Amino acid sequence: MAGIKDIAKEAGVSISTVSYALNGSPKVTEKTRQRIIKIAEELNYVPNAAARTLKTRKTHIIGAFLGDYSGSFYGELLKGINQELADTGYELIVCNGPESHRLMTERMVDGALILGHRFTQEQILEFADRGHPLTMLDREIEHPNISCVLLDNQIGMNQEMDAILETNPNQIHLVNGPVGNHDAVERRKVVVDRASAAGVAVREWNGEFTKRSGIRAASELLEVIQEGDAIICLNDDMALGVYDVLQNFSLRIGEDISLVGFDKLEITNYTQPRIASVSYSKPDWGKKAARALLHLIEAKENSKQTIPSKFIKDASIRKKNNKK
Amino acid sequence: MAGIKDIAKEAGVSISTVSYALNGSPKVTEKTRQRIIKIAEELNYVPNAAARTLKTRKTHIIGAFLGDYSGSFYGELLKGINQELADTGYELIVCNGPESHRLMTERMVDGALILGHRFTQEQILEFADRGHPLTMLDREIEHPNISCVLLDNQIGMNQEMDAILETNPNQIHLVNGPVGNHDAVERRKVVVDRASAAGVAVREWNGEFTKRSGIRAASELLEVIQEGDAIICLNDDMALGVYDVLQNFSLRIGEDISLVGFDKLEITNYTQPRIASVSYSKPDWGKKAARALLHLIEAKENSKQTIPSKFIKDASIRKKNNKK
DNA sequence: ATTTTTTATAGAAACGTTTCGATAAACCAT
DNA sequence: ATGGTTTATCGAAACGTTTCTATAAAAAAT
Repeated sequence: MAGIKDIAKEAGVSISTVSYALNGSPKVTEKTRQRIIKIAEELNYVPNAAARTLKTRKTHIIGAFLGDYSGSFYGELLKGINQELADTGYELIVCNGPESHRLMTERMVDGALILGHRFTQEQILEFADRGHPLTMLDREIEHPNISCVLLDNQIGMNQEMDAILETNPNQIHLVNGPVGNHDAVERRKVVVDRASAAGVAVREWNGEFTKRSGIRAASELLEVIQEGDAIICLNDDMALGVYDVLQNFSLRIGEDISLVGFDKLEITNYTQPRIASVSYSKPDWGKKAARALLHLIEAKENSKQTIPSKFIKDASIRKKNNKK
Repeated sequence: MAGIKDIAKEAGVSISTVSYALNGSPKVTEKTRQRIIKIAEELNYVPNAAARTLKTRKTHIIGAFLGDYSGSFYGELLKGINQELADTGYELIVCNGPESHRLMTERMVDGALILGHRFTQEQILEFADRGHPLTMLDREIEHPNISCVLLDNQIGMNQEMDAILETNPNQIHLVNGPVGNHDAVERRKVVVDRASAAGVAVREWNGEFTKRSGIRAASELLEVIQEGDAIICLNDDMALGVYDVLQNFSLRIGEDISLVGFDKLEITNYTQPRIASVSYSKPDWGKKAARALLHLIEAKENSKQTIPSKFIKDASIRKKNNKK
């Protein structure tokens, strides 16, 4: 493993000169720089990241701490992040191991994007207090080292409620997300407020944003659901679970009852009928989040933004109910 | 940022004693260890990874270098890898940026799992030559620093061909994968050999393992396909593209023609009819690959293994064709 | 021709650990 | 009590860079 020292010896110069040359400093003359670069290549030199980081305190790596990698969801988000990071000199790594906070605390990343990772509020604040720049995608936190780029659930969810209420549902079955989850809270609020304003009863069921929890909710909900009801799942994974269970049931989605989700996963276009859902641009989200983080790292200025959402109507919503 | 030095001063001992204490060396007495640990906690001490790595030449990080993160495919694989890595002291990071080879060459990872990343053969060999332990999931390479855990495409693909040939197809349309891709080559060989043995003509179409390329292939293929033909896509993403195109076409999948894929993605259970495909355990694949890599890192012994595959029959295969 | 300024390079310290070899204190057998 | 072992701790070097300060040589000014 050739180091800067070997290059220096080979070139007959000091190690500092080699360092300057390789880093493009104007302190070294162009002729010697070229000579040094050539020798470095011949020796197959690659800098030692650990040594450099030790001195400069920069890794030029940013970490995306995600809850899991499931679904096409994260793929699109990461695509946006990577796009934004291209040619910035920063490299992205995705972390979701149970011990991944080590990557943060031991300063292996210059900053982090956090979405759905099971960090507690205290951990996050501790990271920020220790001086790590963070961009949150899944909750709002006030801190000079934290920026937030959150989804604006209101717009899309209100449109979804417009569509649901227009069918005059008897009752709404609401399948909730994890307690305390920012998006779940926002989405639920719209459902509850709008339903109460329209005088429609809401019956709530526990959910965790997973397909499995959707299946569980559906099997309980089946006992009491009636023709003319609507099922609102706060995300598509759960809606998919409900869809699966409803396949072997007398009431038909889109005819007898309505089913809607949130996220507009690709798979909702393959169900029969397609599941109406709320869409938003995942790549844009990733891009904005990455940009916010870079700004935080380099200009030390935090910010707060939102990503718009939009309801996509589809056949899983039944025709107007002429009740009574 | 408190360091080992601050702890030493606070405890009135030398820095070497602190280091020994924190690393659980038996050289330091239990009483002082406890005292030092307590002080470390009070000072909120976190080790500096860069400094440690510089000295020990170990990062205790392993990298998964993937082509992209799309689909549920990678999610399940990574779950298996993370499971295997739990409690080993190694942490996983996922890398797919365009410049991610820096993470490897600059020794930010102790080893790497490679699947579908756009590294060239030369790059991989260079990594291995430089002493980086690698486990390949997508091609076979002989090298003391490389282990391979490859998918055994033969089993499942042969079963799939059994099912297809049983229907007596007029002609087979084969939608290929990327040229040179290990899995594509293996799968194609089975199709071509079995078809030729059965005296069935095979017509081949270009594909890239993406849905988009499946759509492209389908739109060309539509011009010539006839009732009684079978379409074999070498993966499910492409089969899904073909499925989409065929939705607005006169010949019906599972009735007039057959369509099969490979990978058994969840979404194939939502198409109408479900797409028959070849399944294999992605978590197992991840686990075995991770274990092989750890073994390579710690025992410096490489290995070669395969993961079995299995055909899952479904309604996208038409009934027997009583031709002639 | 001498002094001053600029330029190119060298030397050395520092980053925060780990770990080897040295030393002093404590223990043990005689 | 004495010498030999073991044990607990310390000091210093090393890992491979970056970067500050010093210095010698070259260029510019007088």
